[in-house]
Amino acid sequence: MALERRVLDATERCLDRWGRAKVTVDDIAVEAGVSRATLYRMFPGGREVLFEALRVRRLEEFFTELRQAVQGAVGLEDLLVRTVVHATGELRADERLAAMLAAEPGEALSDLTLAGLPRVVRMATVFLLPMLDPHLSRAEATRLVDLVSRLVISYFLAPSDHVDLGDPDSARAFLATFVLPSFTTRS
Amino acid sequence: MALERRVLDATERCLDRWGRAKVTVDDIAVEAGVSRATLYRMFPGGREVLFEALRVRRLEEFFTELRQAVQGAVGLEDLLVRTVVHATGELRADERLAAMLAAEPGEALSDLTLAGLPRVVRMATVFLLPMLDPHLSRAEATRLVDLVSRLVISYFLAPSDHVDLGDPDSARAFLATFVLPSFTTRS
DNA sequence: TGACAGTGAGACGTTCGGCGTCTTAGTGTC
DNA sequence: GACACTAAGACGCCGAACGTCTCACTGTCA
Repeated sequence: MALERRVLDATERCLDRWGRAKVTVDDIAVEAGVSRATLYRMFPGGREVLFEALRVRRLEEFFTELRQAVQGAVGLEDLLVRTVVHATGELRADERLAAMLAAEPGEALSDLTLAGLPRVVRMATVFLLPMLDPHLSRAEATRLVDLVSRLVISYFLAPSDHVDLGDPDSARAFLATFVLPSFTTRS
Repeated sequence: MALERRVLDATERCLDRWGRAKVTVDDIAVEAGVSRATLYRMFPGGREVLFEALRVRRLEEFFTELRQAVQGAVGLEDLLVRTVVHATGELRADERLAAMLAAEPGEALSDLTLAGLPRVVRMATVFLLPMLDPHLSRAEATRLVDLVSRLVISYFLAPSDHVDLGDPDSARAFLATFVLPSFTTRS
């Protein structure tokens, strides 16, 4: 619905402007040009539910972009490399995430680890599983997505001297050595 | 005192970051690395007194700069022109003021008109009177400062097609025509 | 025209955070 | 050892934000 989108856009702008800690539901309602009642009707539970919905939307956008970027990969290794490289690049280029890590590190980190990681893995699974179908069994693919998601986030948050998952060559070597051998490919 | 300066600096940074409406005393205390108790000891009355002190400091800086800029003026007209032009330029170049006018126009306008103008005039009088002493009687000088302060602010807030007080020629013509004739210069 | 769904406006009680004051303990200085 | 100054935090108070609710209004379909 158009209204829902408008409210989420407004939430985004408010967060950019004031940060999570300083934003009120009224701010968002006014910014969206919507009454508070309508907002609560659309997002029952209010504030926290609204932020949650926004996180979901951001993840959807993230993986939509990711999926487009890895279209046309040939073979499992290539697919994985592209996925990892693009995801890392997207994370590094995300100004909003950078600002959040600087201003409210606790929240941002929680979104990527403690509270948020399960959701990230779940979303990644939904988006990536179809593309892994030709190469791996469902069970194997699920394990792989889980593992790779965690690796990408970990190396993004704390870069290592040994690997750069933003670099295709480095990522390929890393994946071929430490990840792919543990999985039995189809056919 | 160094602490006082630190607190005011912190206040400035907090205001830049969140705007007046969203800043709390705790924010400022943390930013300054000072306990809330200390802050209230230095600025009894708290929040509002703190903002007030900051406004005073800003005005002092403003007029200190202004005084330096008009050093060496020869004659009353030249002094006035330089004063008006520099003040207008400083106002137009003040990014903080511009941001405040955009984000919280009510507050900013009040600082320059309703609530703040008397203070501006008072401060302007203190700073400018000594320089006007050679040319005007104290009573005349006071009247002049009052008038010119109001004109500068008015033309800054709402530029006119007929005058540009940021331009020396335009300012000189304006002052010579509409302001100076009403004052009787010394000797 | 009359039901109906969706929205705005705003009242309501509750909770919570910020305010301003005060006390206490700790630290450094003379 | 007296003194000044600060950090830390408890305290009560108040206002603002929260989430829920009702009511009036509008536009859309039967």
